[in-house]
Amino acid sequence: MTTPLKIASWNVNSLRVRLPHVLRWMEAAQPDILMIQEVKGESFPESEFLAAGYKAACVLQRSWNGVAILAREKPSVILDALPGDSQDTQARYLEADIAGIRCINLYLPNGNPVESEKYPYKLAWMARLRARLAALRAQAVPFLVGGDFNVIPEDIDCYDPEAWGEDALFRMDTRRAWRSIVNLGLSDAFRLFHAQGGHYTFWDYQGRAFEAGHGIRIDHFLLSPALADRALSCDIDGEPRRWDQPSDHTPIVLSLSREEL
DNA sequence: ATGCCTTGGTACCCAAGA
Repeated sequence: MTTPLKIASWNVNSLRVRLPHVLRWMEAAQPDILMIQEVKGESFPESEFLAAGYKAACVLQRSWNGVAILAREKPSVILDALPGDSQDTQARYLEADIAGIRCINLYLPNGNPVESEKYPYKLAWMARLRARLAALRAQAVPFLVGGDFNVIPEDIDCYDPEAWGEDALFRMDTRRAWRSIVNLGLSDAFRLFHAQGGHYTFWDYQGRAFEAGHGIRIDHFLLSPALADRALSCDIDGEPRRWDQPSDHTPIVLSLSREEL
């Protein structure tokens, strides 16, 4: 029995600020692949990651957004933007082949406030994502999608569903769009192993939300059927949220069998 | 009650996040 393939996702909320946390976590957790979101900025500490034993692929943007994939082997980039809107220049999508797996790292738009142009952008982005994943399904490409989806899938995924009622992360149009993606035949990896609520990946900085347990589950892995068959575990590592000057998100970790079924 | 945090960019406040 070989060791599983360990794949993680973490919204770091500024890599410049969080690099020590990221390196510390990688050293302890030893992921084979780490997807990060909200790099924030156009510089990327490639040499620091190389020294830690990881090669990088990234798509960056001044000030906001930015996603990167770190892996033991150099990611082979397939797409550095989500197809479907040539006017969209936001750095939110990176698709690469690693270890024979199509790995998609995304930072899905927040969408608040819902009466602004940001919400239709979010829904359009989700429709484009669905189209891309439908194409991969049609081609029978085994893939996983990890990242900050900015979607609370169900009531049990947030501390206070009524408080989140019409928020862009939770309102019915958002959850409907999420379901239309899952219904391509994908599995929410965390829900393959955990049925109960109260497991969160994000806690607001304000109001001592983490200490109070007021969180939401918005960072996810979605797996195509062949990879769902290989899933061994999926867990949230809450530890980095306790560190000094933390990201408001914490890592989600997926383990896959290396064996093809 | 979009704020009582945090970040980046610009300039000493504002946008954006979720």
